[in-house]
Amino acid sequence: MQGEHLRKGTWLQEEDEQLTNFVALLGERRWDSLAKLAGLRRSGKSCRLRWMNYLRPNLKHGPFSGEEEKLIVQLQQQLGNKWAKIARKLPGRTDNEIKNYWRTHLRKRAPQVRQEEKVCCEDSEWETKDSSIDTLPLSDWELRSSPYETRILDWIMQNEFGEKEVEQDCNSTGTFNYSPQEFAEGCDSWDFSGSLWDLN
DNA sequence: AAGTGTGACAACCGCGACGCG
DNA sequence: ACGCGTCGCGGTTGTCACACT
Repeated sequence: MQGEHLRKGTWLQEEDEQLTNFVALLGERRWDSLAKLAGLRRSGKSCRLRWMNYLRPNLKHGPFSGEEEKLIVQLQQQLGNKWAKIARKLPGRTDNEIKNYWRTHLRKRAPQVRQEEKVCCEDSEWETKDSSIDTLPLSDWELRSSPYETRILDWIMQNEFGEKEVEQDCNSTGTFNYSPQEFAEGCDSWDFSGSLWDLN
């Protein structure tokens, strides 16, 4: 796939469906190869970003709650612009989403939010959380949010989930270069041996 | 109504880290 | 040790919608 043929810009619904199906089939890995096998004219990076920030299951897309807002301000103050780390403390939120939210909503308001927080949380748990964030044990979410743990867990879950979705989506769209079933059936003819597709 | 400014969000880019042969 | 492919992260840009003049 040559660079000049790669699509950029907003993702189409068909592309989302195609990506979702192939991630369900192959897992969150080898994005460049996945993009090619899925027939997506996108870079692997672009596919990964789209999946991580928009298509991944269990993502929240609504507005941030007051508690989330406070936590972002608190963590930003403590960790700096370590958005990935901050995102692991906020279930269902992505680093990109938090980063954007910070830039557009909180950066200017941060001192105010911190002040409000100080007042309203003097007798609450926030104070103690603040000083112990780095030492908190990994929550279930945090564990799942780690890129490495996520891969393992999602691979396990997606084998079953993926099959259902694949069948349903394939019947509803006719735009794939390969349907996932066709792809799966054709897997025998692909050389998946070696490190490229090994799970370990 | 038309032009301009601004906010919000999606997506891209560059770079460093890591694993593997 | 080195090169290559891949991934993750943080900064930046592009685009769209809406408000304002």
